[in-house]
Amino acid sequence: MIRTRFAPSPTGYLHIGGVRTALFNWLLARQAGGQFILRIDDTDAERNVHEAIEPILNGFRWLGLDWDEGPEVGGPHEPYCQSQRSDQHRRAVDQLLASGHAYRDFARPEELQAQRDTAQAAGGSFVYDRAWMATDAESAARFEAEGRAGVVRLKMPREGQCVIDDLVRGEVRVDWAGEQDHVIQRADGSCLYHLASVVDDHDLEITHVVRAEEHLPNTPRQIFILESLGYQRPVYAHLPYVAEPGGTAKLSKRKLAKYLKNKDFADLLARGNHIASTCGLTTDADTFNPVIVDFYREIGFTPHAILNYLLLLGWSLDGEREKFTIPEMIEHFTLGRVNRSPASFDPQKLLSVQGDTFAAQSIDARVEAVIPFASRAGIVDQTKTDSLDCLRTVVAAVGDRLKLAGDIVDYGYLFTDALIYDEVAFQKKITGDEPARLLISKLAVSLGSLDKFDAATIEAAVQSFCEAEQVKLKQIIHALRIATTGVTNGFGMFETLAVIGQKRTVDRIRAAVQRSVAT
RNA sequence: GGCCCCUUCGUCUAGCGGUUAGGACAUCGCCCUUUCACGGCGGUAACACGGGUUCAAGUCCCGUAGGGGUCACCA
Repeated sequence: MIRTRFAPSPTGYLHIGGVRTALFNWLLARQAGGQFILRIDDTDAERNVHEAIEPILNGFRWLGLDWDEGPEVGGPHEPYCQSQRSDQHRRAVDQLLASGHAYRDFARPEELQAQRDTAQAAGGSFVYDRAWMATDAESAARFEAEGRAGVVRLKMPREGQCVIDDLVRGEVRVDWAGEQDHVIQRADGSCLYHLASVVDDHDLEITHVVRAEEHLPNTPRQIFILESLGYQRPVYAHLPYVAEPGGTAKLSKRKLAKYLKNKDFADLLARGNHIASTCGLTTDADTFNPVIVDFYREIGFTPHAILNYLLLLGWSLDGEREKFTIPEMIEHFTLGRVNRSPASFDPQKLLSVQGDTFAAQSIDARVEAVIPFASRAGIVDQTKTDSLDCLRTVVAAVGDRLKLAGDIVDYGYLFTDALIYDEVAFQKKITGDEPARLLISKLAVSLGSLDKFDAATIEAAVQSFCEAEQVKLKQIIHALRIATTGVTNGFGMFETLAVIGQKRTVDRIRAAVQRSVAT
């Protein structure tokens, strides 16, 4: 039975790299009929935890990564917040103290820091001489009399090696001598991460610890703790981190300014901002960031596309196959095929996967996804069925030009008459092209007299108009498109006009012609 | 600086001793076309370097270089 976990600290946001770690854990649990557990690592939290975990849980729900045990769903190992498990942590510390694997220490932080700095300056690694270690109750009392506060430190081995068997890295060996006597409990009795993490993993019966590689250096001390406590080792797998776009450093939420220098990343954010502003979304500067999953939800990405893209970041089945449904991911995923090197986050590939994923969905599914955006952008009235029918027609006609739900905001011209003209194109194709201008003006009259206004009828009418005028379609169609939509590109012209409607088409052509003459 | 990890096209990757080093995204060209997108066809583009081992090395070993992670009374 496999039990995996993802243990975020309550930061208020879900990092895209964290999602990948969670996905791999989730996949592992799901394929083996095991459990995926969510635990909140909030031992150091001073903020409102509920407020800070809610965005994370929302992210998981949106992505469809369900958890078998954890916040809100509960489970047999409650509680699932580290801060509420301090009794267990303290008991473990007492046990370590009793067995001699830990000791009470009275060094002041600044004293140790000074030693560390000296050691580093000398080019060696710091080894605490345990000068303030309390060997008995007497020495402890003496240190306390000096006004020192006692913490509990690990009494790490100083010879031999720690051998870690890692499912993605193989065997990793580390000399114990290089390890520090880490503090596991503060003077006020509260416990630190490594101790808490090991105890909780044990209590929650976690069998596989799958986490990002920045935890690899932490592993020896955690192994020391768990073996001292008599626990069985879990299986370890350290995943490479997700690297920044076009770089090799770890992707970080805080380096947004730097990533903006990457064109693809900047374009992605710009696209998001465009959608957000058109929809009147208030974007939280803290989370409206492509490093954070909220960003993708906000602008209409498809959860499955995020998952599929992340799956491919550091893992491959055979180097050929790239599209996976969730059941297929569950079926095929193995830690053995996870890469060892960091994979850089590529906004273009993400967008490509998103586009493919969205296009593969049914019209109904796409309409459903688009409604909130169209509604907020004021281009459709959710309460009116004819408005929704129209939206459906548009979504069908737009086809794969819609890469993500939020892209619908670019088709506002179909619904609102306040066109935003592409001035350069308007100047060239209408103002600067007198024959075309006269022709579309004349065409407006014929279009206005049609009995029906569907795409086929419009096309026939325009074709015969061209024949009668002895011009080619391409001589007028650009002017026609700009006059009626304001922009130079879109889906089929005749379908576009059909959606816009007869009266509005005629009015828009006249308005554009007038506008060009006036300017 | 110590310790640890990593290194195949620009990016994600396939490759587990013998390949014209494959695929995808991106990019470039052509075709399709009323625009854009899609689609089709084709092109450019990679084994970090140096030593070994071997008949044979992207694949194994050892170095070097480069990149990265981590060194808290954070998680």
